[in-house]
Amino acid sequence: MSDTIRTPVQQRSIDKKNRIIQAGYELFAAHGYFSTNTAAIAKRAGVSTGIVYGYFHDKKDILVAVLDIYAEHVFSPFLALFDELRAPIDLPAVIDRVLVMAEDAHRNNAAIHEALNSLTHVDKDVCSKFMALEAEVTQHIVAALRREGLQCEHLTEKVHWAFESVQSHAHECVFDQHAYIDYSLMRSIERAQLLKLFDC
Amino acid sequence: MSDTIRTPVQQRSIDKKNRIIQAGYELFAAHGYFSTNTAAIAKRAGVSTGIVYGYFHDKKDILVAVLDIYAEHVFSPFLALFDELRAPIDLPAVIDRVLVMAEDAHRNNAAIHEALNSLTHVDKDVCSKFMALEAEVTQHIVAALRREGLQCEHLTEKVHWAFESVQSHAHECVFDQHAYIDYSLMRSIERAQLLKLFDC
Amino acid sequence: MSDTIRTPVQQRSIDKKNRIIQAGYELFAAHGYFSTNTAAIAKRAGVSTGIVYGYFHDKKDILVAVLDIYAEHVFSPFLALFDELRAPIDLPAVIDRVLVMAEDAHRNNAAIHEALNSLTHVDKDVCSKFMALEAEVTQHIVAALRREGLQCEHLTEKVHWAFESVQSHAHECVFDQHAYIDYSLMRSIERAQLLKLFDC
Amino acid sequence: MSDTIRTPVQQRSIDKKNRIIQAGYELFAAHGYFSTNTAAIAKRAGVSTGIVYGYFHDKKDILVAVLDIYAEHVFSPFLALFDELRAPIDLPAVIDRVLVMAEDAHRNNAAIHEALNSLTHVDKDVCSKFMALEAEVTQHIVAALRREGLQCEHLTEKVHWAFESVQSHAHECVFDQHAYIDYSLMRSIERAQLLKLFDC
DNA sequence: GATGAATGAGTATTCATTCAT
DNA sequence: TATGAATGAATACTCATTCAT
Repeated sequence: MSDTIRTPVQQRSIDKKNRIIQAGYELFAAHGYFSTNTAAIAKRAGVSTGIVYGYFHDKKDILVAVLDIYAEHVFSPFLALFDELRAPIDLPAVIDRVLVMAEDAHRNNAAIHEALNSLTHVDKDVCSKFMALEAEVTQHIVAALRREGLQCEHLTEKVHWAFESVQSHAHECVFDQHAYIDYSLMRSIERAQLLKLFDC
Repeated sequence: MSDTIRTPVQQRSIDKKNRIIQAGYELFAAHGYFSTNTAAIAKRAGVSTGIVYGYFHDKKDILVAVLDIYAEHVFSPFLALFDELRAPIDLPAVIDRVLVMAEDAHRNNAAIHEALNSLTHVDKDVCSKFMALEAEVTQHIVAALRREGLQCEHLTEKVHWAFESVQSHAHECVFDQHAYIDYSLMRSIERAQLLKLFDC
Repeated sequence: MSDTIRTPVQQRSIDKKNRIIQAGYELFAAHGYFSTNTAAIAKRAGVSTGIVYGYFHDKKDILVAVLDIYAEHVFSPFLALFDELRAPIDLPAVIDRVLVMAEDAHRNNAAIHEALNSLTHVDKDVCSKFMALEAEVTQHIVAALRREGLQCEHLTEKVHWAFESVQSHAHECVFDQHAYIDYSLMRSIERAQLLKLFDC
Repeated sequence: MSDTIRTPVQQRSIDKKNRIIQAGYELFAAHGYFSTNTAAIAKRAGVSTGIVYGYFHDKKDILVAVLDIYAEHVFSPFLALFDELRAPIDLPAVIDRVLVMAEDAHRNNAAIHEALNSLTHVDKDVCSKFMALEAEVTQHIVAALRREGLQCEHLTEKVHWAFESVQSHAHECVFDQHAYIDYSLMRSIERAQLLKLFDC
């Protein structure tokens, strides 16, 4: 089956493969994985249905590629932020940056996030990829904080908790928009909670 | 289309409808909405494929009914807990109860939660139902706390934040199980954060 | 359509065409005509998919070329045998030679024989090619026997019958291998029957 | 439940299944297995494409059913003939009957025979079914001949050889029709050879 | 000539929904 | 009401053939 999957080296092919991934990204985000068909992906990418299978093993393989892009978009800014972190750590500033970045990431990627996350329980590959991403980010951040001399008990668990909290909060702010909630207050609460958490 | 949908009044019919919902519940939880077909639901419910359309408008209508059940299972224990709450409020005890209940609820309903949640972005009905549930729970809890005399600024936002945090935490504990995380530590962190939040 | 089909004259091109035919031969034998695709043939031949259509009109054209090779492999040894035949004819010896050759031919070519034979009823070209081959062999043998003075009534029909019988027998011995059959006995029976046939 | 209501429904279904098999039979015979698509089978059977998969697991499953019908058509007359055989055996008469029956069977079933036989080397199920049929017929005939007192060395091998010979001969007479062959002579030759074989 | 990426019609199979009984 | 056979549109994937380079 996968004998003929091309790993494109020419720019034209790389572009084409990327257009397919981008098309998949947009359509999965808009309608979900199951409600998007390969013909629609091909059409939006401006390629024939056949060539999709020249670049991808099957439909799920497109999903995995989309997932990689998604991970790049969403997580790499955080990794970069912590790579550049230098002691002395200005915790309130870092938290503010993180919260803004998280909301931005969600705003730009929330739809695809849900589309992908929904497959976590249906597909093992997607599940383990998501788990691996969470692990990578948590451990990357923990390492950066330690490197810059943060002394804090249970740092891994705290970072992990913070990470989940930030994600959940960003999702809520971007998405849910309950009328009875004052979202600027919500943001202060989140900020305060994170500060308390790392007040080691 | 839905002209002929019955609202069953006889016990036999009510049972049959409930068996269909239950079958949908189990199968959606196990394989997701899109990977479950109506024939399988009918079979598991012990009814014919045709009669499913006597009780439900279409497949999504079963989903909506499942969602109602889910809400009942997951949220009503919380509502009951806060209905029975009496001053003076023993906050640490309440938080402990809530955390245990949340994890239990997730353990028993996590699969269906994900299956349903994944449709939030695909289906408007599911989305608004989820929103309405969150609103109901938050406001119910806020009312209970106020009734019993809790003085706390921004109570609605705090409860909402807490609710999201508890959900996210429970999901994490039940589902993700990263090897590098000590989950009993995670639980203490969650508890501590909630205590700090309501230390008004 | 076939305007651009090349009849290669350069050695390199002849080699390339032959490699394609050989690849077709092997793959048709292994998986049958319909389960072999042109990309696989090209790959095995070590050429590009496109150039296949420089040497062959279409996929079936490869089949026809394979058929020619097959005929060469299977029938020419018999033709050679009878070309070299000289009076006085040692019938038992000839029959023994023929049976051994037929089984060898089948052993080496049985798969392709079946693959090709199966197309007899689907494709007119294949059908008539097979018919022509049978005719050629029968008439060649008849001519050789007559030339060397064999006096025998209905020689053409007898040779034709013998030819079919030998083919069918060889196929059986090579292929079917029923557990309840003693194949060395089968060979004696075949030999005896042929001897009786030509005991003119 | 109530047999009187269900029985006609079942009959209707049996008819429908048979129509699908018959359609498969005709189309496989006309165009071969690979050149026949399921839509065409459904159309010829006068049913929808979907219901085909209500009666058959997949396309190959239709083939297997067709094979069963074919076996019934082709082989059962021979089995019946030998079941009714009574001593003293009139060998020439039996051989004449067999030859006529074989040609009839081929005339009526030759196309499907080839279509099926061609899959022998592509599909294991078809292969073993064909082998089993040959075994059954050979052993059935051997048993009948022994039962009626035929004394003959190597009877199994002889019957098997005869069976192959008759098949091959019938195929030739019905199908190949070479201009240079006098087919009534061919028939006499076949008859004579069989008589010599069983002249024990 | 040669390449191999690209095409797009074609195929087996599924499944929400309907309907004759 | 209830059945489950029947429908047919929809879908993922293939492959003979073409064509830009």
